[in-house]
Amino acid sequence: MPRRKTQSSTEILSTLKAAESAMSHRMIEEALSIEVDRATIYRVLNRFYEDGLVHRVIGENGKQYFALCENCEENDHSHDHFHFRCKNCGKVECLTREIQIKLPEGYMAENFNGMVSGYCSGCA
Amino acid sequence: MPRRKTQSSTEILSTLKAAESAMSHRMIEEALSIEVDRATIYRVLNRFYEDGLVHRVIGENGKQYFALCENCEENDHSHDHFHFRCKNCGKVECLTREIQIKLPEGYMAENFNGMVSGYCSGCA
DNA sequence: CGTATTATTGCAACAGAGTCGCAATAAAGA
DNA sequence: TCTTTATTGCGACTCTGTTGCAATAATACG
Repeated sequence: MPRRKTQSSTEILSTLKAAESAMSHRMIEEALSIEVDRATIYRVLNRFYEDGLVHRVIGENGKQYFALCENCEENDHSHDHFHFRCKNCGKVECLTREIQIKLPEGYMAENFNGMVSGYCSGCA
Repeated sequence: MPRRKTQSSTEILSTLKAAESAMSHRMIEEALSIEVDRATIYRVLNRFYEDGLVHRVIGENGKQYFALCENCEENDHSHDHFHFRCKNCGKVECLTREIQIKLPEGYMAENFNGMVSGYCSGCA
């Protein structure tokens, strides 16, 4: 099942590229210059995620946020850093420092999710 | 508005005490020895959370998990550690090491949420 | 102990996130 | 240009979490 380059996926991708921060489905939907069905956005983003094109983070509000992979090695996707979500302006940004988690013997990590929320310098 | 000691809240609390891991609403509901309304469970847990009695963590599945506060200083609740959720058996446990997050100048943290998921030693 | 006050419950209805099946549409390759 | 099939749109659905309101049951107080 090769991937096709559609209008929706192209638009969504460039929206993410233009964004300076991670975006929720809703934010993306509103930022799009064309109308795209809700379900399609979900599907496109999931596809991007499967293909390792974007990161997916879960906020303490339980919502998903997506951001383009930057400086991600093709084979090493364990790019484990925290994200910061401002409770006021809603912006979600990357905290650059990488985090090293050590698990108990025999444990296998598959997914890392770190999010701190609060108020950014502009909203504090 | 003082808190009352009701049958529901008592049961929920002792269920959490008996648990060796963080529990979702659903898990708690099923573990309860008496029937308690869904909404009530949510309200009780939110109350516990407000009172600083329990921690609330969000999984990469977007769901809330609750765990009793242990070794939490009365005034210092910034007990920032990761949790590990096994995708197979569903258990959610604390990773003891504390995490230090340093934010950019002027940023204010209010909420920390760290979760790693994968497979525990029994399920790997 | 009985009574009044009001925190808490149960129920039902709701909101929002995310998913899925299916028929219609539109990329891509021949 | 035609064919194949990945992708879309629509609708319906699941699940988590919340809320309004009347009924219930803790607590305090006489």
